Amino acid sequence: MARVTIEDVALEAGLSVATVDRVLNGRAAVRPQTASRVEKAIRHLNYQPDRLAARLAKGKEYRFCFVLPEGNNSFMIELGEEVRANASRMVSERVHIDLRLTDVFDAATLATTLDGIGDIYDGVAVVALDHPRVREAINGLVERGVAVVTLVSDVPSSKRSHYAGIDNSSAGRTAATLMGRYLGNKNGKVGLIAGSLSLRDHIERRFGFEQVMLHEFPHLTILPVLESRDDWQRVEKVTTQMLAEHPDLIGIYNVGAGARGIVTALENAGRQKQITYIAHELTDHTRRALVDGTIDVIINQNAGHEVRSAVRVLMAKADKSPLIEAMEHIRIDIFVRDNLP
Amino acid sequence: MARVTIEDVALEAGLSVATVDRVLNGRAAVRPQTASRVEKAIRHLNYQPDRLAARLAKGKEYRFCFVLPEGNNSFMIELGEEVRANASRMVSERVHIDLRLTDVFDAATLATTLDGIGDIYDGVAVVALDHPRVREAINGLVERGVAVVTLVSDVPSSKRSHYAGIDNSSAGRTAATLMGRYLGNKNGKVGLIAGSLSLRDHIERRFGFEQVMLHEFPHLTILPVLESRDDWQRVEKVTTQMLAEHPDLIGIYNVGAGARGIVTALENAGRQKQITYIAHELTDHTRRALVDGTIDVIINQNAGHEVRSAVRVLMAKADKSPLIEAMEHIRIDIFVRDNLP
DNA sequence: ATAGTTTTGATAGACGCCTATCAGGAATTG
DNA sequence: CAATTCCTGATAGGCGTCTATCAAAACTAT
Repeated sequence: MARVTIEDVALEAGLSVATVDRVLNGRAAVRPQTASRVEKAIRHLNYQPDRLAARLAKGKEYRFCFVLPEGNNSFMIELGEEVRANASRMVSERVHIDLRLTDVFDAATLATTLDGIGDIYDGVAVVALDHPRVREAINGLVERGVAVVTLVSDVPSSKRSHYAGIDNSSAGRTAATLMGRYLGNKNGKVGLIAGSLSLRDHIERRFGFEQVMLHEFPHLTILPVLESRDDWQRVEKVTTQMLAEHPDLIGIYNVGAGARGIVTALENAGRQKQITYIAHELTDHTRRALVDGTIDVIINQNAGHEVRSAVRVLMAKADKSPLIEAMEHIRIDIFVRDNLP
Repeated sequence: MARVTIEDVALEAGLSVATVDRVLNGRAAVRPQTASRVEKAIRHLNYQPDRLAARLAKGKEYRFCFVLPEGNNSFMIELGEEVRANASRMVSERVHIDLRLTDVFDAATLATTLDGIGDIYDGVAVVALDHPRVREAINGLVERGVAVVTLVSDVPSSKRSHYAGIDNSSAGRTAATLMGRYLGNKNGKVGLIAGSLSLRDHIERRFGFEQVMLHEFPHLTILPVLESRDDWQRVEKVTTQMLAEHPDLIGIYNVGAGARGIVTALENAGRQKQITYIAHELTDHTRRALVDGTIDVIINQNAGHEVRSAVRVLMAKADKSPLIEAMEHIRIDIFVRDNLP
């Protein structure tokens, strides 16, 4: 039951430790038949290299950089905090994480930031705008051997090695199903508010939402999408206006941030109980509104999971080790008043 | 930027490595003032012991045992598979995990199993029946210095050091909220089916469900709870009977396992579309029924998370290191057709 | 001040693997 | 068959920490 070491393997194979090591780390030429003897011994003894010892010996340090949007969006702030928390926790694991804030909504700025991230990093995680310029910057990093993970919002056409985030189209569909079921057989209008129609995650959510609404709940009318730039003051303004224009509004789906603007608008109009309101991201504000009953459902992505997953993936990519796909799937959380964490 | 080692700390404090080590590991008497000099240096340099090196040096092996229910309950089978998967993955981290199946529903058998788990283990995770006999067995283990984590179903009155599972009362409340909202202003009866009224998780779910139903949706009538012993054939029988007796049944909440029995009963009666059916645990069966529309909502606990969390907690307890509480919270998942993983 | 006790220093060896070097043996080439 | 080239063995030293031991220094008590 004691640990199987590289020495045991060497003994079993009738070879030297050096040779076993050469096979394991592809260090130098080894004859195929010798290699297979080693592999056989490994299988036979079920040898698994001690990762602790390996990493200690290699003394490898990982350097990663997280590029997040600047600004006061609650979710992004939380994401940043998770990055920092992870950074300090990972120091004892030889992982160094830097955090850079930039204007993610501006393709040129973001691209420049990415280009400027020299060769000091083994990996980069970025909340990315889906734009040709950004795509090229990502590809540039990948070609220089830097592992890239997109976070929260993807750039599927790029060469990024992984996307750590939810399936936003499914998130939109989920919102639609809940909206339709909550509204039952009521008739009326449903309003859609998005941060920006050039952010991929918002587009996808809207698409998924409309798809399900049209197919499954055709008796509900979807109003044209309002753009909010994820700014809650603006959200409040457009919502107030929408409420005034549509007395038969019975549902609101907020695709982006700025949920508190809708809360205020609804409360000012005194219609928070009549309108089913579904929002994204669990923050202090949305949480309170959910408990109060103004928000009915929150669709959430767990920032902590996303960051930790991104780090795991970056580490795996950095030393070319395989990763357990299933573990890196970010789930779409649904919160009602009763299952809040 | 290079790693801060114990040597740097010694240098900074003007002491020897041996003394720093003594402070760090409480190995021998050190004068308070000397200790504080070390601590100051540690803070100053932000020294964090290299966990890899530490564990390598200690060469500590962890031995844990998971005690799960035998039988063919899909969820429990999945739990077992997760344990096995984790076991093989953790070998390279010096963690050995054994899996024992036993009749968890029988207090005496379970207690005997727990008593019999000698002192070979550093920790035990158990799906526990809340029964005095079991509680004593758990306390016995704890007193012998074995860390105990309850899994899925808790024994709060015992001395277990942690519960890795969802808050079942909240789960019941969640089911009720969704049931009430899905049914809207419809009137009718709601049926409740539980596996056993002596399993704590089922009792709590039922309690939470009824509480919310009575308060928030008083227009709905809750039928007396039916007991199913988590056996799907029995579930089918009682469901069929319930359907026959109550033509105005509009909702079913299945607190326990055996979801497929309800599916069959509903399909046989051709009432799957009229009745809102909420079930627990995402399995192949419930998944299919959710996609088909027979099940409307699945409340789930992630078996993989629970197992991994239990292992982390057991490790932390074994070497008395602190654990990040927030990370060990098991969330209550809500799945509708659109956010299935 | 002396003996005794308590704190500290110095250092070696281990944990399992990685890296590097050198020498000897095996296979290949002309 | 000799001269190369290619494979393999043996071994040293290191990664950062832990454990243990012995000697030296600093205190206490007498």
